[in-house]
Amino acid sequence: MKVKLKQPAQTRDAEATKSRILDAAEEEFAASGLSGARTEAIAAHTGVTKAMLYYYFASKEGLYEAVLERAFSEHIQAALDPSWSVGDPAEKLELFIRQFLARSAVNPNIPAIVAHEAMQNKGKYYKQVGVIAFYQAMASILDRGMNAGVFRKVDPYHTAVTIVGACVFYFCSRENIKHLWAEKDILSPEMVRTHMDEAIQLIMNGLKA
Amino acid sequence: MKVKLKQPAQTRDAEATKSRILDAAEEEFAASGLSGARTEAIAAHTGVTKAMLYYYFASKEGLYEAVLERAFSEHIQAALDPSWSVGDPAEKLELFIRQFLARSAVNPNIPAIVAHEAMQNKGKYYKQVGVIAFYQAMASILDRGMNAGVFRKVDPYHTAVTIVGACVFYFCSRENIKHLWAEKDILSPEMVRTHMDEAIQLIMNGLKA
DNA sequence: GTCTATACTGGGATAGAC
DNA sequence: GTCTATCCCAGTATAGAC
Repeated sequence: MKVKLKQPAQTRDAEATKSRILDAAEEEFAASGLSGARTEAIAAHTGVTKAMLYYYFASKEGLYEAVLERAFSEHIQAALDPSWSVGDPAEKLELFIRQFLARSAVNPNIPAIVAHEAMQNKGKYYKQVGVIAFYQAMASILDRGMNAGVFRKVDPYHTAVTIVGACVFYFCSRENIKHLWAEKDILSPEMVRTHMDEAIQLIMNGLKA
Repeated sequence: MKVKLKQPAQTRDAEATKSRILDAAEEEFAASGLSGARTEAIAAHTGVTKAMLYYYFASKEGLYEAVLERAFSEHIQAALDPSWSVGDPAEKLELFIRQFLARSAVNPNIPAIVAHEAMQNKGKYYKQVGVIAFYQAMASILDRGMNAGVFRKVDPYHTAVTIVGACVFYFCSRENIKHLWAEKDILSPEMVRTHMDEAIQLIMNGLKA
């Protein structure tokens, strides 16, 4: 029989909808973490109903994992680039950090999600996505620099963690520290550039042999 | 008439109970922030009923504010000490940072609460407690150091924020980064000492003129 | 001051129409 | 693929006994 063959053919684009849901979810998870996030808010901000979230991602956790995977992929890709293990260590480290800062500035939701993941979920979902590779890449550049004599003697992993903190704290705590600059917007290009320059100078200067 | 005059006189110590509630609440708010925290969990961990929480603190928000006030008071006291504005700037800055790190190590819940406060509540409650004084104290030591020629030219507020990030990120993200040290406990005395030393060296070296 | 019991609400998840 | 309607649990808050 197949009587009903009506083709809707309007704005029914599955991939586009999924992507918009992920955008809204990323924002919400960055603000509240997994347990604090409200599916209602994600749906409303996307312009779809809650039912759609479950249609595409099965559960709140499923949506969360999808957000994490998408958010971290760029950082992980960058860390896995084999070119970090060749060339001048100081130059490479500065580039590594500068690119990391640039990505963080473009999407400050990512450091926030990472922070929530640590504090709320004790790194449960974080471990699955191979973010440890990021620290390993940095630590190995530090190792090369020490062997080459351009960096002073440091503990590579501790220093890598400290460097990441120096970079991302500005973005994560922006709503607390915004009162330090009454007139300026923390995420404005000038302010971000200042943060990047100050952070990189402190770090690179601090590592000098 | 006043028939019932029986005196309970057992373990009814209001101040002690309040203090124990604050301890449990601090832990819970550090893990989940204001909205994510469960009053049930706080009550259970304290060993009292939920009703007691409302008896002493009127509301979840009231309890949260009490926790914030108690948690920040030490940091603020330290920042307001007038002695920071005299003496060798490099020496004083190192002491300032070292004491800050020591307090953060003793109670890593505080940086976690601050982070949640920024990301979840956009600094709403944070502003009320005068934590800006903390950054001002640090920035003014940096200023003195630049004028004295012992520090290179930096933006004092940006640098203060970067320094705080370098110090606290280790504690806030400890559940994420613990996989970098399979054998060691992040909060063990040796590990904390290493973090403190590495962070301070990076910062002080990074500021040298 | 401390408890038990419960009213009330918000939000995760699902069923089923279209 | 998208919607409406609803179920139901978890969680805040309160009433009232002792």
